[in-house]
Amino acid sequence: MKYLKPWWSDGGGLLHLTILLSLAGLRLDLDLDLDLYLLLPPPTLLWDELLLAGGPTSSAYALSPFPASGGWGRAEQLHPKGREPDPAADPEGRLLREVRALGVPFIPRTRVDAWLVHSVVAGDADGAHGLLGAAAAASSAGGVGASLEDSSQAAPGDGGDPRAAASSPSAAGEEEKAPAESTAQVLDAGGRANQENEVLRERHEAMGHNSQNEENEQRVSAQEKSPQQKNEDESKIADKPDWEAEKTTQSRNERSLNVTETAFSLDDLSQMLLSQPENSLEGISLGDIFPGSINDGMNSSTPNMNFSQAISHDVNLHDAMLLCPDNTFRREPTARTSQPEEPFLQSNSHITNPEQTLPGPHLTGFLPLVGNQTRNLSQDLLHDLDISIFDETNLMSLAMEGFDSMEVSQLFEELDSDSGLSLNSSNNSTSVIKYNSSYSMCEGGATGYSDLEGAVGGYYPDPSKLCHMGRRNDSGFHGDLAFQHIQHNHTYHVEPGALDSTPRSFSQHGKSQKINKHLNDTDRNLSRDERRAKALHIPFSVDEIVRMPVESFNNMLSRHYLTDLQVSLMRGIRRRGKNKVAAQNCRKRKLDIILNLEDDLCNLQAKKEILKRERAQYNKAITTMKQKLHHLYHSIFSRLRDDDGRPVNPNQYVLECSQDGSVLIVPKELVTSGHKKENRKGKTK
DNA sequence: CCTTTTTGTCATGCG
DNA sequence: GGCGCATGACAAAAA
Repeated sequence: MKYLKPWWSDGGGLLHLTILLSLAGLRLDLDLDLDLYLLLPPPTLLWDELLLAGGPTSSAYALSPFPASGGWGRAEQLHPKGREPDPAADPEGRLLREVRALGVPFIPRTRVDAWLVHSVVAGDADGAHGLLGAAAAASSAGGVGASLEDSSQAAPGDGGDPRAAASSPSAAGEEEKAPAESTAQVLDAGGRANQENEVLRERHEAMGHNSQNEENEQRVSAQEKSPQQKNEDESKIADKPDWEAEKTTQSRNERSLNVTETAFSLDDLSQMLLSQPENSLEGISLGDIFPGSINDGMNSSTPNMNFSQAISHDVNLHDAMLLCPDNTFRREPTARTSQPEEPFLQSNSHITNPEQTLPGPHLTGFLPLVGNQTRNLSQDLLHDLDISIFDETNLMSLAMEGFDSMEVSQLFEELDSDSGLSLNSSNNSTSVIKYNSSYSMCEGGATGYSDLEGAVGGYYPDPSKLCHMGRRNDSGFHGDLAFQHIQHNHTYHVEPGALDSTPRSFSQHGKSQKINKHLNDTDRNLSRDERRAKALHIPFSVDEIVRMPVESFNNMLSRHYLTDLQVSLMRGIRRRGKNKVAAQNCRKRKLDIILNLEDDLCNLQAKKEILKRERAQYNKAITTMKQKLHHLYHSIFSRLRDDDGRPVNPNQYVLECSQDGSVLIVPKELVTSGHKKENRKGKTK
């Protein structure tokens, strides 16, 4: 049995832990961990399972400080399922007996400690209900694997009022008498990892039964809902925005677990704490808080482990400090208020809802991975993380320039599909950085995307934006994967086929949907250049850039301090805008020309028809004239007589008009011979 | 799903 | 040589 060293005696311990938790993806506000750290798993588990198994997996320990997600109520999750002490069966307080048996003093430091100790040692459901215990009572009654929420319903009326246990049989005096300093010796780091792994593996096998039962319970509760209800719920989720759908999924899971929310608000807790007498401090063992992990693991593995050493090894304070503030302390206020739950949801809810992230089961869930599997997994994860980090570095280099990461990523997608940057990768790596970033990553500079339009410089990042972006995006895929793997294998034993509808696939779909929705809602009406300009924070509208005279444009470029990327983009916008207008004009002109040609064609065709009609009229007139001439000719010959008074044959004579107007009757022979002679003369000439 | 039309963009040439 | 413009060609989006 190990006890947490009273870290208040080690000034750096808490800081180390906080940093580690941040590195591991946990969210633990400093003002809360003063009260919470006693509930944390032992150091070996912290390191081996939080870090070796990959950061995101440790989110099983997530203690959400956000009221909306349960606030202090999340501390309940620290109670491993199936391993809760049974106050009913152990009215005298097994915890206290263990404490006594070990002879290790434990001095609760805070009122929470006192209350916890008091409640647990009191051994009744009421007292143990608060932060830790309701699950214990219910799980003991309803079998293994019940969560606190399960128990809350199983044992309704457990008010969780710590005052109910105020008169518990207190052996705290003995505990308080023991010197706190001796606890540090218990946590000496023995370093016998192999032995520890063996024990952990055995413990996991023992926990398999409990996990299986828990899964069955979940299935039963899920089946209790009518299909119609399920469909309605699912349709509601589908209709809602992704983040709302995630919440719905979360709440649905809670309902499926017959959850009755017993989470404490911070105010409730403080009131409860204030109601606790200071002198009711009693001992509490972490083994009761984490019976599945601490008892076994500590007893067998590292009885001499120094806790502060264990949690601080391989952790660079500088790196950690550079990392964690972005996630925890430099958050954008608006983002924090608008999306208070999102970080937690993003990092955890894709795999399971916060109520399911009980540390106990996850602790046990990690167990088979401790050892070679864990190391392989962690190596794979680290490898993936490194790859993602490089991608993220490129994005970050632009984000460091003050550009919104989401927008920049979209810009990259639009600018060059060959840029090698995808939103998926950025999302992954962003969250990865959140958990594993190092200072050098932030110093990466503008590498890559050199084919974009120039180098980057000038703007300075708003870290909150960067972090906000990281939180906005989904949690790291690697981490989710690892987390899911562990969880499914060791906690819920979910069938692989059932994972399709699990939050991971949902998160991946939701990721693209989220991006599309983001584009659809905000930027759909914007052109690509407008989105680019918006992403790069160019202080001019595209219309201005395109329309202003070249002198004004050049003056504007020289007057304003713009980065090369911005200038290049503006020139491109102007060029494309001009060309766009020119192309439109060109097409208009082309269309006008075609229309004009068509009009000309119609006109010409009309003229042609008119000419045809005229020609026909003229031909008709000519024919009439010929007929009249023929009639006149015969009329004249009918009246002519020769010297003998005989009629003149029109076949032998012709009428010939002379130049002086006289008409002569000439024999045809003379006319034909005369024409031949004239023709000969004309040819000879 | 295929075809056609529209639109944006690039490359090129000209003034 | 830089700039604006015109235009063919191409690809993607839209109808």
